Amino acid sequence: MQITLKDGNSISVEAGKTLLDVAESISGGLARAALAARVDGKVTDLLYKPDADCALEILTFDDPDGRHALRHTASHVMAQAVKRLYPTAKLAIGPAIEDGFYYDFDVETPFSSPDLEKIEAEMSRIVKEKLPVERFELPRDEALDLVAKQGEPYKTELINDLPEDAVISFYKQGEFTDLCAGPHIPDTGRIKAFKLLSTTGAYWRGDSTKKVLCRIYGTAFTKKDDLNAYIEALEEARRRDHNRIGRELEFFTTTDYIGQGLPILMPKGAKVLQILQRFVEDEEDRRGYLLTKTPFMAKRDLYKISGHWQHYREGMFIMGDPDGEGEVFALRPMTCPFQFQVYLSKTRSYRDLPMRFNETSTLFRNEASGEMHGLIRVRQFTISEGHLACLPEQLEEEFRGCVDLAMYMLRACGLDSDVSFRFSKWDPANTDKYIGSAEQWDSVQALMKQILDGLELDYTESEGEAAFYGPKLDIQIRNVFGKEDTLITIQVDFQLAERFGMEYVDRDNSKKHPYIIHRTSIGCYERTLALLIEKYAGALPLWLAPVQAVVLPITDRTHGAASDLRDRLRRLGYRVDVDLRSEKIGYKIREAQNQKIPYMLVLGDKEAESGEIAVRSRADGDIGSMTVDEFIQKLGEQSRPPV
RNA sequence: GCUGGUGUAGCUCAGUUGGUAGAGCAGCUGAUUUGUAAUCAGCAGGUCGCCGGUUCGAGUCCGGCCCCCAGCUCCA
Repeated sequence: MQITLKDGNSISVEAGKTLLDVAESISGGLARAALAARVDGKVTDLLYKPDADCALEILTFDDPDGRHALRHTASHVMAQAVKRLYPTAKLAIGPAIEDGFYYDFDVETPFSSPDLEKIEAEMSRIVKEKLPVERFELPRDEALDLVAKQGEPYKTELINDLPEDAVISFYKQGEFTDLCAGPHIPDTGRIKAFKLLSTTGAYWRGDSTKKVLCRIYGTAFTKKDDLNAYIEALEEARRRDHNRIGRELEFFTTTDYIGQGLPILMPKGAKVLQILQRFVEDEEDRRGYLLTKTPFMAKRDLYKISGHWQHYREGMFIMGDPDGEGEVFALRPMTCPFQFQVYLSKTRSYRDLPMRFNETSTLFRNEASGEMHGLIRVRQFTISEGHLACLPEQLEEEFRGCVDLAMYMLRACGLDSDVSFRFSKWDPANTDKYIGSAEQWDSVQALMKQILDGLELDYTESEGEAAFYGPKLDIQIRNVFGKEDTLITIQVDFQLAERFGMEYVDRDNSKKHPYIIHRTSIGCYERTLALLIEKYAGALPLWLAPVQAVVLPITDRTHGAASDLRDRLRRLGYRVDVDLRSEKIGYKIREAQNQKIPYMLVLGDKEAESGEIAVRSRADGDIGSMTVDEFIQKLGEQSRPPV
């Protein structure tokens, strides 16, 4: 038969040869580096024997699917090692993930780090054994027999959940056989560099009502150097962690007495938030938004109308017995029902629309205790909140305007190339979580999809991520550890206007409900600050830096001139400090540099005489002397956001 | 909320088999007047996360709670 290769050439192959044999016939080097193959676009094992003409691509570690196969096999090797060392461990699932793999085990006592060392050592033995990884398929009843004989109840459950017509495949390496769809690499010897990274609990099937299993995370590479580079990158990420440098640089702190998820913003962090908030509010002003300031709490009656009482009660801080008589208040988890009251305060005409309300809004959400993380996930936060009421024919343009504003903010912060877009839809299988009918959801989601496609955004779709009242466009970003969070969200709401009785009088004198867009422009300020700190490793761009320059007198003879310079720059609106301590200039520079202050202005006798200052930048070191006016011009050029 | 890890000076961390707590940095005082990433000396600093238990005696052992970290679940 004829096999067409990636380069367009084709070779003829006898029946019964494996893809690995084909790779060998192309080149020995390719065969040694090969991990998996793509046959007619479908990823396959190298031990697969083609039986018809096909297009073939041999996959190495450079291909994501090749990496995936290597790490998937590494997870099987880990499971095999665990079964050798702990025969009573029950196997759950063990996939490859973005940077590695994991396997979930049901064990009496969870694994600890000495266990991981033992498992790693056993894995090394399995790799040395160079066991071939062979695939076979079984009919459903035989497959169930096999896993029953193995004593693997989780595998039984997995098989029972497979669709009627599913092919049930197993992979066998030495004494170890695992239910698995594959693909896998041809033998365990190809796992040249691997490491087990951590152990943690994880729910069976991701369901918090089900049993907690013990998950071991690891990663695998084909070269030791690549593994070392990966571990080095992990350490570098830890050095950028906002939760670490945000505290070191005194942006924020926490205390045991205040409570979880309630960070204290220190002068520097508070300053950055103030700069961001002013920037956002000013820009929204220019875009026709109407600023509101609404209460932080309300009676439960308000939340009953909005649906929060029924759908979000767990997440709210409630004052008093929620089911008791009399007045019960709750802190607001969202601004919507409050800002709606502004709309409702008088009769609105179609001529009034669109109306765009914004608010720098503090919200309170009672997150579960294990979910807090630095400034990224907290219980009280401030969001660049906004709600737009518009006519159906205005929806697309207003939505577009919200996306444009969000992108403007991301560009200003330098985060625009770090985000991805997610169209978050409801889960039709879990209607309890949402309000409204399937027809309503289908129609508004179709409408939103049309708008998104019109915007030519590169987005993914995700079921079950919608708000309880409508679908969302989420702008997602990853933190320094790779964990994804929503930075900005823009939501189309077709239901709350009706619930709240929000109406406008149309041209024909009839009353209609407007569409509502819920949106943020820069997201939640605390989270945005956290991501900025991580993005810039604490060295925020000049326009955001809490201290933009520090004046460093060399001796106390220039203390007066240094203080005068600081005052002059401050009067111009720049954030400038002076370091009057009796320390050597090298010491003062070291400290300013560690504080990531953009400019250090060295002022000694020489400068006092010449009227210039010696300027040092945190990025480029000593950049020479200049007059104060020249420096002011330099500051001016850099002190606006890049939009 | 769940699983695991952790908690000792402002910060980073030592602290042996249970015998009464230590370093570096930061701070304070003094000296030094310094030219582009750490000047020297001295001083002070602790309810060993909190509460309870075992013990003649607990930072160390046991129990409960709290906080912090990673992951799961959840979410801006």
